[in-house]
Amino acid sequence: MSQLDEQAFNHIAKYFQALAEPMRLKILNGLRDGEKNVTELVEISGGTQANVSKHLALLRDAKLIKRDSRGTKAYYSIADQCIYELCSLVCGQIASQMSIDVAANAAFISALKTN
Amino acid sequence: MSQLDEQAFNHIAKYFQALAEPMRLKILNGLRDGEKNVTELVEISGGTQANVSKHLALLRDAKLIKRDSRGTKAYYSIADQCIYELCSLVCGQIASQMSIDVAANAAFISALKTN
DNA sequence: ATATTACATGAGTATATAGTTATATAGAAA
DNA sequence: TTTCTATATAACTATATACTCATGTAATAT
Repeated sequence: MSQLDEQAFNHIAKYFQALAEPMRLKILNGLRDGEKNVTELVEISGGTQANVSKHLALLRDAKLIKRDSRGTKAYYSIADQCIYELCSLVCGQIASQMSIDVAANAAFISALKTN
Repeated sequence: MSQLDEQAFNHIAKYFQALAEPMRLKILNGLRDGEKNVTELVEISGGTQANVSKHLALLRDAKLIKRDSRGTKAYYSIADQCIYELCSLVCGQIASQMSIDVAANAAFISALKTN
């Protein structure tokens, strides 16, 4: 396994790691319909301000979101639209795995799908 | 945020978590061309037998791979082909983000792409 | 029966990270 | 300037998890 491959695997793992947290998925889902400031994301996610700020910093570091500071507020938005395609794939997979009533999840899952 | 949504986010996060580890990505990459037993995966990944076994158990728990025990050997194979599609998406994204020479990674990245 | 091969797993350690609390900083308003 | 609002961050705690080492278990071979 070459050094280059090692680095590539590390990068890919770090990318998935950013998506591997329910609170961060909530935040990303909250950004689906456009930019939002931190206070709005705190309300949407139900987390504390400090915790949401930290997750936003992590997501920004992973280049999944971008920050636009206007006045005293910080507006975050999706930097990488393929996030939703990833989630859509995973949702489809999970839905087909789970033996629960898929129809019950239809609204949510279709909301997570980009196309 | 409904209880159903909470569960869904947890599921999706857990799925990504399974992919968020370089050693597991190596193992999954090693399974790209078909089933392999543990010893083979140990060689391919460069990990210890104990550690590879544990990662295999985790991947199986996440339903990404399946196990077929034949004689004294355990053959693992991909249970969820969409893994590679996920990796392909992430690879493309990372490649376009990184300011490194993409051509240098071409072989690896194309190897990770399903189509 | 004993040994060997292949794999799984428990115990223990080290590290990473999610969350909380308190505080810092920066812009806007009074 | 002082105050208020919005956000970021440091310090800390708790938990999860990656890894190693040792051992357990099961199938095969001698």
